[in-house]
Amino acid sequence: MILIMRTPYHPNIEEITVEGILHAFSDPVRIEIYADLATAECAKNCSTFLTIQKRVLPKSTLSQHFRILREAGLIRSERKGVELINSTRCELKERFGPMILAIIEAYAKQQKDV
Amino acid sequence: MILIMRTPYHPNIEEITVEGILHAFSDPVRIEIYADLATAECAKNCSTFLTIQKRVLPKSTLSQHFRILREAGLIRSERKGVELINSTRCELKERFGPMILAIIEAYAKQQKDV
DNA sequence: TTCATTAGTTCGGGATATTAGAACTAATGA
DNA sequence: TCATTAGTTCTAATATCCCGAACTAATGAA
Repeated sequence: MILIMRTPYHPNIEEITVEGILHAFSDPVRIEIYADLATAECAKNCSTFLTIQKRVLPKSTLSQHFRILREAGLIRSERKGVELINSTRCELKERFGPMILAIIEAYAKQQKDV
Repeated sequence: MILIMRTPYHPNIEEITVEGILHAFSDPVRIEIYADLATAECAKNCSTFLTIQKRVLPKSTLSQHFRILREAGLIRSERKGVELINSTRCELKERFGPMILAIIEAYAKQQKDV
């Protein structure tokens, strides 16, 4: 059996939808990853998030989470050597900035309360 | 075979989560219903939404959509005779107001552009 | 007091999505 | 060349979504 590894797909800005973004954010692991990337000083590879919210994730699962964030248009993933370097897509700011900010803020507040 | 119809379940405010809300909003039908209820003068029954976005929904499907909105804590459904009267839960304003507003706004803008 | 009507729910199945282990790719560096 | 590392793909099990059919529960008319 031969596997082919395609280069990660990134949608154009016009293809990005509110529903798509909300679906991507409907999983706490994915909000967490996005919030971390959004506030981080620099881009991060996937393995940074193998342990998230005190839970160890299988890397196949983590890979899917990154794919969903990427295909929703929320993050950009660039291969750098053997790693994938992920960052938030700042082109989103114009169309979705306020919504994304409000979501991250509400989630952060919730996590503090818990 | 006997079906039992339970009275609709509404979570307490403390039980409501950001992820839950975002999952509920990850379907355009549900955003549409919520946005309509939020801007409406008065509460509305479910059947009001049998045709939504130029598409006719089976009522079993619509019933599920309402259940998901309700269990996410976004709406309140009260039986009035044979109908279910639905309205948004304004207790949410304090904790989730800005987020919900930003989502509805982003979605409205998207629909205008299309 | 039936009985038809109306509004919505539940059930059940097929389709679709999510999860995670195992096997893999692709890049690197010794 | 080959081991290592980072991530992907495959696959099968599980969960979730969708919708037609059968149902409940309330009402109002005969």
